[in-house]
Amino acid sequence: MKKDISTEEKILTAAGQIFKSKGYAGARMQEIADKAGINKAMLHYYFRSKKMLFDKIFKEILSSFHQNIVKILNDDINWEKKIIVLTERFFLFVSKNKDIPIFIFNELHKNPEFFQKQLLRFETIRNSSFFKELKTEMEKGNIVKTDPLQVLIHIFSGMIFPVIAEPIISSIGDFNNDGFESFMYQRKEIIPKIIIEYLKNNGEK
Amino acid sequence: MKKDISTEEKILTAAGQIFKSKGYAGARMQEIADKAGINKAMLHYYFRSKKMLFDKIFKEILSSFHQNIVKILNDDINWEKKIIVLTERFFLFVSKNKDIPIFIFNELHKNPEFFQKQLLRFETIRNSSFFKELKTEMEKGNIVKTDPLQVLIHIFSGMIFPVIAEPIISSIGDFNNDGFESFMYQRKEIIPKIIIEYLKNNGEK
DNA sequence: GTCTATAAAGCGATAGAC
DNA sequence: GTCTATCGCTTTATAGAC
Repeated sequence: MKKDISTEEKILTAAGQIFKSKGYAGARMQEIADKAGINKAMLHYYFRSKKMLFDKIFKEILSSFHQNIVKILNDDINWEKKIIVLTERFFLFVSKNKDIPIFIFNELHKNPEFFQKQLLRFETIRNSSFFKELKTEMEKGNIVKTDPLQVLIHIFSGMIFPVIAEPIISSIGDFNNDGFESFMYQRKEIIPKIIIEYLKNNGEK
Repeated sequence: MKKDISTEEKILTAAGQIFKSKGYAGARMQEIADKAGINKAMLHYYFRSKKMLFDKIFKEILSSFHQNIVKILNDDINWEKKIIVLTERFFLFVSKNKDIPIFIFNELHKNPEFFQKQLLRFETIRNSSFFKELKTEMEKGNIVKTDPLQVLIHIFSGMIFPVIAEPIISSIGDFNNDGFESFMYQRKEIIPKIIIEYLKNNGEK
């Protein structure tokens, strides 16, 4: 139990920033040390190697990302409200963590074996109350029959993708910073509306 | 005009594969040379430096990506059919080029200045017949009033995001390769349906 | 144009003093 | 725990023979 910000914490904070902006391959131990206000030797003293330092950070980020999702999916509210809340949470998350999604997906893409090591229990998502409730409603014929995972990915993609593609979207839209912000704010309203409207439309099936 | 596959082409092909799978920072000139079946010195003879080789490839990939989009957006078919065709094309594109989206977005994220150098004319997207037709329909009150760019991003995100997030989606869904393929095939049908349904719903506004 | 050999710099990691 | 100095390997890039 240390009172001040410990060296270990300073390293983790600095390394997190560098890894997120440069990726594993592009990050430099020297740069992390500089940002943490210490020297390279300390990085190895605390974490042995670049790889082990990265693994620790990546695991933390992925795990907290995962836990956030599971928590919301199990909230005790009905599916319709949950879609709205889920979108809202993702909006807040990506607004504050613009570089986390691309970081996670990129590192997983370039280093698939990272994934197995994380031992994330993704069946917790499949078994969430959100998935169960959607399935029940589908069986009752109250909403369109579809894979609940498709619904979840509609929300994910709708809110996460734009942050990944921000440079291109801002170019197409000729946005400044505020322009993109308001673009995202609009999406936060549109996405749940579209999905709920689709699910409720029973005229076709 | 050379008849056989020139050394330059062999280098570009090999470098494209390596850069797409490892990224700029993670790619090694030695690995590119090996894959091209030549030695490192030739890489520098033809392209001077790693950076210049990368720039050439990145520019080509981004430009062809851009041109494909513009072409479809200006196809002479009505907006509704165009949404379906656009989704279909993206489906085919990402099926064959799973690593291109993450590559583009990641490199743009880590090196924003690349973007300015490309001098891509994105107003060609804003000025496409697709955007114009959507605006006309909105003014006529035939479809819901929204930013046409939002509509385009619905399609982009709906079809491109899942490929970027494949490892996570496959984990959640407990998919093997075929499982993910069929997940994408479903999306190809769902996405345009959802969007068109939403746009046609005039009951609310 | 293509190769081998090597320079030159970068970088992760360690030794050892304090 | 923290520092400086340095090792040893990797990697980009070049020189020069053919």
